[in-house]
Amino acid sequence: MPDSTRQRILDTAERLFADQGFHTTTLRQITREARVNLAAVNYHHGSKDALILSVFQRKLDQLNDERLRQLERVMAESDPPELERILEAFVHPALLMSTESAGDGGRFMRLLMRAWAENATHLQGIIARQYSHVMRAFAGAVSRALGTPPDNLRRQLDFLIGALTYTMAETRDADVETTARALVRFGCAGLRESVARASSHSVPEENIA
Amino acid sequence: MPDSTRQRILDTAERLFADQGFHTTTLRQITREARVNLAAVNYHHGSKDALILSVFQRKLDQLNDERLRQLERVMAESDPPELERILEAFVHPALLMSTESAGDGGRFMRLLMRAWAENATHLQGIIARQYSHVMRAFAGAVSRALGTPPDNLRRQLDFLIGALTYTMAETRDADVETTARALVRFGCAGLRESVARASSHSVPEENIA
DNA sequence: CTATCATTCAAACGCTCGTTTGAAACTTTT
DNA sequence: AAAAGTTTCAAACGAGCGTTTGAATGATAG
Repeated sequence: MPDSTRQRILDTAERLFADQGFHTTTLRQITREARVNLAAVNYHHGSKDALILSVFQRKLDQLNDERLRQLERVMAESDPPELERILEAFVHPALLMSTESAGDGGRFMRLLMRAWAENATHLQGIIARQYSHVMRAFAGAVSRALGTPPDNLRRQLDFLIGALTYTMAETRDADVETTARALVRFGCAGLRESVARASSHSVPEENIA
Repeated sequence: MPDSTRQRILDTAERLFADQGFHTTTLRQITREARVNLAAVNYHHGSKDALILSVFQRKLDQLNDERLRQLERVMAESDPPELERILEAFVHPALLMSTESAGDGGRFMRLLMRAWAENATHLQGIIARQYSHVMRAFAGAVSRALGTPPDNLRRQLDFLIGALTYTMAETRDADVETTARALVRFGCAGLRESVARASSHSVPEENIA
């Protein structure tokens, strides 16, 4: 491998960022644990901010790709799609990434949460841009499943994201799968109820285009 | 007032912590905007960490007191209590604190989220201790409302916390009340569904109004 | 008024941070 | 093998941080 230094920095940074936060983690700590020279970070990644961005974007891309991949499969299975499967396609990739490396219970979700909370201005834009793409797809899918315009669903999907991020971040390995199942059920019920209430009352149909 | 310096520091710190995070906000920035001397922080609060703790605990106490107060009122109204009222007692104080000072849309929730994400070790203990008290009360209340043991409800209440914190933190002033109403509905449906699964299997899909 | 205590203030201290530097070590190309 | 390019390294830089200090100022009580 011609570029193991760059990768080792990226991997070590990812772990430390998730465990301690972006700001708290120092380049000296990263380079020490990655067994590379201090200056290697600036040489290979430009700056600490750029490193944060790379670490974060790499993980977020993985998550979103897997989500869309699973969603596509669900949509191909049946039309209209089943709501449970859609939410599973949203939730499962998150816990998959948390459990794929042993002992990583919720670490990735903690990374996401930190990224959101520490509010580095540049990260916020990326999150919004990346997420909006995925959210639109899932809102559309849920819209098909429940037969309601997708605009009404954005808020409820945000509820789902919040619940997922918060609970996954503090759930230990063993409970992850149970929690995910409970979350899907919880979210399905919430979504169905919101639609039921919206359609039983007056139906304000607005053109979306 | 004989101690306006101490209060001004506390108030300014609260605002800046919520907007920028604990670590990013410097004592020089706080003291500059509060129009007090730099050394005043250490004189009146001991250290920056102690200041963070004070700011955080003050707000959290307010939130929890108001929640328990509203819950108590709900429990006194009817037995068994109505689930919607319980969740409102949980959600409304949060948005109340966010809207009591103009332009503070979600600032307090952002503070909570930052506290959770950033200074895990330091504040986590306080959050857990304070929250566990309140959570036990609300789990008990929901347990009474739905007629199910409270142990099954902890997870679902965590979903509610996550959804509340996440969405309130990024919701702007005008939408706060609408979001809160949607969240209560969402959470009620999720809780009822979780209980329904435990007891029976059939799920009526009629409108509930 | 004077002595005592609490508060404010400008200045500095020690430390750690991200970043830069310029030479050494290694690879690749010619 | 020499030259050119890439990567590593120890050392240092400048800036900003939380904190401390000791004198100046204000308030309180004898």
